[in-house]
Amino acid sequence: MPESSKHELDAPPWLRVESTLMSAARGIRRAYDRRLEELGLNLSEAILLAFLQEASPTAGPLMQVDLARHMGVGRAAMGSLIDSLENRGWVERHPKANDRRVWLIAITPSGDQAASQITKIDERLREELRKGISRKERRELNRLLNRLRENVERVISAESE
Amino acid sequence: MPESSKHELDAPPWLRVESTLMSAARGIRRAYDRRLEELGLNLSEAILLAFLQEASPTAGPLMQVDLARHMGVGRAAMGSLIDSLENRGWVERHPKANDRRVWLIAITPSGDQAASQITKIDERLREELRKGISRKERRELNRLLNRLRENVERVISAESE
DNA sequence: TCCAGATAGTATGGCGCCAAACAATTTCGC
DNA sequence: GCGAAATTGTTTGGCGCCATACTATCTGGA
Repeated sequence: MPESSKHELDAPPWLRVESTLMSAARGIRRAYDRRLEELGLNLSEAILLAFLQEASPTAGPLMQVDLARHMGVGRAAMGSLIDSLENRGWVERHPKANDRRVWLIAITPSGDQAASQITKIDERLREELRKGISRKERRELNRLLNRLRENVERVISAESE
Repeated sequence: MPESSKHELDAPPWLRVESTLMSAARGIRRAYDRRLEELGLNLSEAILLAFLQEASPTAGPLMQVDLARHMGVGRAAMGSLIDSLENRGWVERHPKANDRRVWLIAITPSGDQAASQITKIDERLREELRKGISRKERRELNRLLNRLRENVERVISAESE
């Protein structure tokens, strides 16, 4: 086997997987940010609002720290994401009855409407992004990414002790 | 994460795959940045140096724009990555014979040494990150991410016309 | 009861990356 | 040949996110 194609069939070294992942992440953010520009949103804000629309009916309003954990961002970043959505009137901060430290984040009717527009934009874009990727592969991708995320989480929390 | 197992059998909507991917990317960067801190490097610089070590023997010195394309970053970002490696004496900019616009980037002996240390750090960390992910799955993950990256690339370049 | 520690959210400073504008140089059409 | 267009690399301004430190509040043990 020629040296050049040897790596093609091989399992790639991890650093190469991570390199590809970082690159894909940057590209996805750029692509979504452009499409979402008409709504005045970036990808993180859109993901958050879509999640709130999806989760609110069953889970009710959530604390900022829960949302941060769900999205894998810090509390400070989540705070400014919510600031931004709140300024547009798409979410509201409600005080919690027995704990004056926390805010409960609730999606508003106009936020719900915006989330539906996000879904439409997402549908159009993802149609182009999933070319050559089957439903089964998408599921597999999601599964592996989640496992990777769990491992990362474990490494990071083990390190900060 | 009890609520994600509910969707495990389902093919997740794309926005959720992307959300997971962005989160994994943030976590990976954080984990690597901490481990690489002892070398004074961040993940992007490490990936670039490792790539130069791997590619230089066969491809020779490369132009900045080629490196940028390979890593999926802009030309400006690549410029500052190279500045940083050059300041540490790990790469050198050489003029190209027939084109005075470009720099050819070559790894130095001490850069090669640093790249080997990067590889060691990567080996230790990836051992923890690949828990529960088989060799075959790793290859599959890399394949799907590459396809995703190609699709992203196509979308973005089609849009800027 | 009371105080030490934990926890939610905010403010601040820094870093990585992008987009756009720019300068230098090459390339291509006429 | 010559000028317009394209290409390489840099500069600048802005944004997203992190880490840290801080405030306010809750909780649990002596």
